[in-house]
Amino acid sequence: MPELPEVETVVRSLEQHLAGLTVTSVNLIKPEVIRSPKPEEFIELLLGKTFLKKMGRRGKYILLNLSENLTLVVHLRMTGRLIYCDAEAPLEKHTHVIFLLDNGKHLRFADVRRFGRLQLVPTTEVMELPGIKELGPEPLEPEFTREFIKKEIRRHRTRIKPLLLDQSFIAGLGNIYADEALFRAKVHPERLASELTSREAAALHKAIVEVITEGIEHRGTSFRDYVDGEGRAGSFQNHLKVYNRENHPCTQCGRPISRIKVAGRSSYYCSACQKAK
DNA sequence: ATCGCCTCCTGATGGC
DNA sequence: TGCCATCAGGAGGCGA
Repeated sequence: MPELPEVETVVRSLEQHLAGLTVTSVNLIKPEVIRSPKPEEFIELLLGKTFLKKMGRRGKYILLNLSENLTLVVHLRMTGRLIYCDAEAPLEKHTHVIFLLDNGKHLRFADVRRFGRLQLVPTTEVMELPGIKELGPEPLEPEFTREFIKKEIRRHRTRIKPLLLDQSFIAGLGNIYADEALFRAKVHPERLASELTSREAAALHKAIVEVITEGIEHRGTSFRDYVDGEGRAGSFQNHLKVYNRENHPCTQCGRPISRIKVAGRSSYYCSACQKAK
């Protein structure tokens, strides 16, 4: 499931291919995946536009910048894929949009579960979009400090796991990296956010930065559907310490990893290393 | 503010 | 072998 490291990897892999290419036609197989504007206008606006050198990302949103102040905003949600490939490449099932480029190649959007969305907006308005303007700090930007965590965590009466998944608190974490960060910080997912000690908050800050950084270095976690902008799998799934490891031995203490539901989400943790208190 | 619950959707899995 | 229920989880919406 694409979280920050997966989305960042997609952006980086697409960036190097798309820069300078012009959209020559758009095939909207499933117009429902376009959030805005209307399908006809979406196509009309894109035709003849050129991808810029610099792409972007905010939280889990992919920002593909084009000429004439346009940005194609893509959210992959659970199973979305954005892939640059040969026009002759076999069409994978659930391909919903095909962009033909002026070098003869394709940019394709595919999504088994059809939760993902594409949106074409003026570049100057991207940061004001609903869903983007509410986002909390980027974990790898200077604004995400130890002090931020310490201070903000106390304002919330919820448990720490759902808070980490709240995109308006921190942008980009999903179920996998949230569990991995909590394990590294030795914090139980059901601990009340406001009751973490200063030391624990600092450890959590460090753990989030580390796990996100390592996730990017390994080009993401290919647990089920995720591949990058060229259809290649990542390798961070080989380095997960708790996620999807129920009953497997903890890498720290050897006891079996537990799995519980927290706010409706599977949460994997080590009951010995991460005490409930 | 925070909760649970629901919806979107398909494929994988497990019980019988 | 098939049939059905359950689960996966990102985000947004609902009412409590």
